[in-house]
Amino acid sequence: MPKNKYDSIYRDLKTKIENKEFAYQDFLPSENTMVQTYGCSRNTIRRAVSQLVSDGYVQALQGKGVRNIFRPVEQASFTTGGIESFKESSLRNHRKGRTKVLQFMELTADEKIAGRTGFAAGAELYYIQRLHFLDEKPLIINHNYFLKSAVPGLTPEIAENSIYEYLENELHMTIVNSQRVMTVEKITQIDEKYLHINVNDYNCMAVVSSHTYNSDGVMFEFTQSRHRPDYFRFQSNAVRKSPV
Amino acid sequence: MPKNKYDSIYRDLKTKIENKEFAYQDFLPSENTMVQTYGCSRNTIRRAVSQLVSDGYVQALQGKGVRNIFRPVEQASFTTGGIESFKESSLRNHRKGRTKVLQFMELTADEKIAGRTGFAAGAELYYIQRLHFLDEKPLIINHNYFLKSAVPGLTPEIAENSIYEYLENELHMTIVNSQRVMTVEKITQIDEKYLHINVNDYNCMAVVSSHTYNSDGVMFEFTQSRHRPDYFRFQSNAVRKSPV
DNA sequence: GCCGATTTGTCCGTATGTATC
DNA sequence: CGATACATACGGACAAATCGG
Repeated sequence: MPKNKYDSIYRDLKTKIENKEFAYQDFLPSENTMVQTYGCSRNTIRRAVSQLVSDGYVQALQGKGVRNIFRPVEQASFTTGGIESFKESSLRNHRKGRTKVLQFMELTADEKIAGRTGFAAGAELYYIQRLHFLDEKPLIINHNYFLKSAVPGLTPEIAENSIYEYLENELHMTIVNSQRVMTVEKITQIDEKYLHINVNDYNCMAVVSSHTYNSDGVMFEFTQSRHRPDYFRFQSNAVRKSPV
Repeated sequence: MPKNKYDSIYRDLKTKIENKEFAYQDFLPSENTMVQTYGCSRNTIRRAVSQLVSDGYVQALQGKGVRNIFRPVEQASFTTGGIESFKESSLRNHRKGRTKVLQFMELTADEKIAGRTGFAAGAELYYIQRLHFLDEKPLIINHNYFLKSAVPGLTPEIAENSIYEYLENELHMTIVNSQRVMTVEKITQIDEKYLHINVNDYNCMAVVSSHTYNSDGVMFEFTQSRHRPDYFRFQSNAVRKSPV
């Protein structure tokens, strides 16, 4: 649902590009003509276009125009730049997702956990271990730590469906941003067991660690997401800035 | 060198945050007061702040303010969101970088290379294999393919120093954007040999594949960057958008 | 090489909407 | 309810880059 003007223009241009209404390497209509066609101000056009730039769909060139450089993606990407739950990712890729809760417990952060997660020592936490299947194939093991004071009332049932759905729809929490680090780490016995990986094939995992904040400024979640290496794929677009 | 107003304000706020002039969880001055202190329009302030938001330094909350959630980074990150050469990364992290050219050859793309790199079959290319050391430790092997027509006159000497320096300063090319895919792949004998990795420790590599465009809209570079898994680290910040 | 038209980039001021307190 | 804060949108001005004549 495009709530805003710039967002609806952005989506319109995006689908037009995806549907090849602009040829590869062609220029989009100039800002001034788009002002006419969309009936809005130039700023609004510019905002929509700048989103396409950061998506890597187009390049904006001063004095020339906005060039379409979109190439249809070769493959569905499971991990993307945004914040989304496993359930949302599955839906976006039109795949069947399922989640199995391996562990669900409450614990108090000791020094070791505090150091690893970023929560204060002594904080009351939920610790949840979940296995995510895509089309019945086990792909990801998640180790979630949730701050109990910010996320009360979690249950294994909720964890099996969607924790984010619970946070947003039941607790009315607003999730704002998530700081992530991607690394490659050695496989553990847990990974091996649940993801059915042969160590002779792969003895590492793709690991995404994230600290997530809500609108109260509370870092309410630390998650370590361990992905089967042969199914992990992360896409991004980068823009060149003049070196500092 | 801050050329623009919004950029200089952005940098000023950023260093102030990094130097803890705003406490963690504190709100920055409101937009209207910053309009006074910086002597500019509200739009310019908003532009600077929105950069801080996408950096994950602050969260902007309607009706409340802009909250500082910056935590000093635990560790230097080698791979970041932007486009930068190995030489630039080394400098930014205050480390000593060195590059050794393992292979330098010209070739014509056959179907297999075309499929892998995205260049057209028959295209004339440079193929360069380079080993990157950080503080004399071999960390990365790069396989570069450059389009000869867009990047004429490459030499092993240039490849040993910095190809991007040559492109930008000598050829006056403008590098615009780069589309990247991160994956985990099995180690090869080349990796093993040059990076001194014991397969019993790690039999995978972190691989970053990138297609890079210049301001002519030409995809002039395909690079596969293979990183030692134990030294690879990629940071990013994500913002929650309402699920579609 | 210069000039003028076109196009994107920066910046300003203002008005209105919406969320918070 | 009112004051304050950020969000969206408009219109205008000038700068900077590109391109054709």
